[in-house]
Amino acid sequence: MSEVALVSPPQYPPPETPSFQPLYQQIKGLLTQRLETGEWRPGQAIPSEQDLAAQFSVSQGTVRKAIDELAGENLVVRRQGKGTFVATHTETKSSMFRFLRMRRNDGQDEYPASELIDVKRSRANADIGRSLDMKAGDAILILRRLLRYGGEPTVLDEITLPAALFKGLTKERFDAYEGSMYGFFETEFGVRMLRAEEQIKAVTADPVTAEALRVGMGSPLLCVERITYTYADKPVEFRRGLCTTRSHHYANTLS
Amino acid sequence: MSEVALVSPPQYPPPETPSFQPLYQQIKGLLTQRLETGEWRPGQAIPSEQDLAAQFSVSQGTVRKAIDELAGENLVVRRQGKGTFVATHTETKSSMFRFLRMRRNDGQDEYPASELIDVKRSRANADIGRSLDMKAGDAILILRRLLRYGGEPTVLDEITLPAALFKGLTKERFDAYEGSMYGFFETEFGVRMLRAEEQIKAVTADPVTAEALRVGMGSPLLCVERITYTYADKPVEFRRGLCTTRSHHYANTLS
DNA sequence: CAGTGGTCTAGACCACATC
DNA sequence: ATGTGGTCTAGACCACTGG
Repeated sequence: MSEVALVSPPQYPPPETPSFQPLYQQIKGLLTQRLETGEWRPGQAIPSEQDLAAQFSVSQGTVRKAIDELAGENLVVRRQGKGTFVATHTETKSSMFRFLRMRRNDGQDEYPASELIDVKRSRANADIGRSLDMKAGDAILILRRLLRYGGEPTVLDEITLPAALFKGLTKERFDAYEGSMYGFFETEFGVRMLRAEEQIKAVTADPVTAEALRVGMGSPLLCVERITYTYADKPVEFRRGLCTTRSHHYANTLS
Repeated sequence: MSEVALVSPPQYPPPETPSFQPLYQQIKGLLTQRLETGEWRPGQAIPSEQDLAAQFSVSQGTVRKAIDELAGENLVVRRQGKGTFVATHTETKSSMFRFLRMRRNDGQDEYPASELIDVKRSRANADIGRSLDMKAGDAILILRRLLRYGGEPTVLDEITLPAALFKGLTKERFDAYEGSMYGFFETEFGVRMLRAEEQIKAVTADPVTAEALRVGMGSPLLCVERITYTYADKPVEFRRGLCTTRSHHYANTLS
């Protein structure tokens, strides 16, 4: 089963391939495909390296290298002695910090409380269309959310989603869910957030935001715009966060 | 030569090691040590994998894995067919973006012009001492610098360095150097910047900064504080940049 | 051409988790 | 005891670079 024609199964790479691609890259592509189609679901174990090697008729080392890259891209998680598992947003709390960069100024870790304010339906304008790879006029959802750190309102998010991918999303359904927002998206709608690009600017607080974050009007805020991508670099979320840096900051590591 | 006692040279890992460390990690440590001591200088080729394997009496695959990690940490650069080279800040212009996150809003790449305003000598206060792992009262250098993008003044940096590591740094000497600031530090003082932690806040422009960046007083600015580390996670630079986001932004990728 | 890093194999054994 | 990922070896051949 799972017969897939590799470029040249038991042999080394093909003799005269126009565009040469290493075997392990091909394997990686096939594995990614299975992840994408949901053949293996988040949190589940994928077959062992030995199994996969047999399926693809390659050595274990080749499968290993493919999985190494997937693990490096956070698509799967290796656990010695147990197996390799499809990554998920619903696991450890500590993995939340992967997409959450606001930290306390004193360096302490702190998990914010999330309050969904409302969910609105609307239609994409040209800008949103460009960001989310949709046509202007396509249906979208707009979520507004407040993050509180130790009770202090700190981040006001406006989250724009393509309605087609999140049918049936309501405030009630979100409130009933336990866990992070990306966990919610993953388990309820099968949309897995894999990577994001952020652009940060400094702005001044407008009256509405100032009140929500309890800062003076005109106070300086971080404006963090994020586009989040799922498989095949498909954009599926546009988010604009306004953040007060009264007692928190945006943390980043350059390496 | 280069006889180093590995935990158990030709054999597999030691039988009953209290704290087990893979062979390739030990190799990696030895290689890092040579990089740190300057035995191999930036831009130079290190010995081939075969050579190193022979030196350490391990297989090429083990050396390879060690070097893979060093390459992943940007300590070293592999070039197929040529060799493996000690990483340097003086090479390609494109590698500059590794430590430079301000981008144009339209997405175009643009290299800023750097103007060193002045160099002052001073003594560390308690805060700086903590950041740079020095005692309060130790000698420091403070550089002020302006970055212009397409002529527009955009970033005003204040850079604090331990004077002991940068003896003889003057404005004249910097102005005479062609290339990036980290290239200057590397070639002139042998200090290699490897990793940095940044904290970003939103602030309002004070009069002096407002004039330098040609923005209105009280305009919102990004305040980017950076601590930069060299080998062994030793902090060697503290930097505070004030950035206008009039036509640029701070770019970041989450993955 | 020779030398370098890059890929692949086959097989061995270790460390960890589970039953 | 078994099965998983993790490490290590030895050897082969490919792809790229430069003389």
